[in-house]
Amino acid sequence: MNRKPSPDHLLLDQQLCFALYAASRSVTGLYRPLLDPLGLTYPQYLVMLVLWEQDGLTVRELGQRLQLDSGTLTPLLKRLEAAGLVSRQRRKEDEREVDIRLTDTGLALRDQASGIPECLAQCMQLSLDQMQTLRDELKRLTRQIQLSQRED
Amino acid sequence: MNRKPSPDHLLLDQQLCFALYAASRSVTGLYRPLLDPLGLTYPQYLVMLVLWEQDGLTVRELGQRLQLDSGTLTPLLKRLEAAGLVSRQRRKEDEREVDIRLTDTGLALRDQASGIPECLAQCMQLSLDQMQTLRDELKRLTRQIQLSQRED
DNA sequence: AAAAATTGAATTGTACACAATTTAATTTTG
DNA sequence: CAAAATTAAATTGTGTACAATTCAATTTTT
Repeated sequence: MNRKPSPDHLLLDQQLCFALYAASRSVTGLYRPLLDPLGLTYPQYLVMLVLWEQDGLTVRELGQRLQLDSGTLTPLLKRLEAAGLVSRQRRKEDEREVDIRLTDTGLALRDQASGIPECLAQCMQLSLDQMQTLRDELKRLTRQIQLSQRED
Repeated sequence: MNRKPSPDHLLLDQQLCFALYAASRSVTGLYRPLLDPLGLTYPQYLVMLVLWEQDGLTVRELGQRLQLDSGTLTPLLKRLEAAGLVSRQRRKEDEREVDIRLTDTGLALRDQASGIPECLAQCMQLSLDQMQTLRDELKRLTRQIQLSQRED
């Protein structure tokens, strides 16, 4: 009567969070050999994706897009700058803001990256449809969590 | 004729990887206020989950379960030891292996953690069924990726 | 307009991740 | 059995994450 059953809810394999955490690191690992030749880490690749889509954003705008703060982005962007892929310039209009722009080298790197998404899709063995569904579920989850956090 | 259209495949919002990465960090963020009172970080919580399920594993076995290597686990376990939650002992049978065991404090912490999974489920606004489906899709993805990586 | 509040980056400090190397213990081989 | 190979942790080094603080620039208030 003193022995309670192990609480199933605390079993690792039951956790959605761990499935997410493991899947995320696992996917990052898939990118590594593809990004190594470009001299990029995975988070750096994400920054480049944003800039290839829209060049000339501030650190704050990049942070909003990627959900990362300056503590993460500032050193990362300095590394991209050191690698010659982006430039960092204080804005004339507001000296608090720092403008991040692709260099020619940074822009040119896009061509080398263009094959990566398809390569990844292959490895994951998901149909385009399955990928979109999963992606959209994850986006919904992220949005929901961010909503629930604003309520504090 | 020299202008090619922006390759849709490189758009951030198209990326499953980013949806995963964002969702994972977002969920970890949800755990933070719940784990803070227990003095645990999220990866430390995962280690505790494993030990609550099966006590007395080696670093290697913990690593297999969580897909983490000793470079991550050794310092993490030292912090758990410093917090008085686990003990680290070389195995008599094989001095290369280090046995990780819950202390009484570590075991007792399970009760304080037992409400966390339900709390999380609430925040995520997913039915039990949706959660299981998503979790299983992610597990399948992780397994698939690990298979595709062994092929190198 | 001057003081107070706000904002955007940068900095500081802690804690992962993970590749690569090192060290010590055990197994396997010649 | 001794040398070589293997194995498990630990260590080293780089690069995120993220909370908290600092600093400078801009806005808002009084």
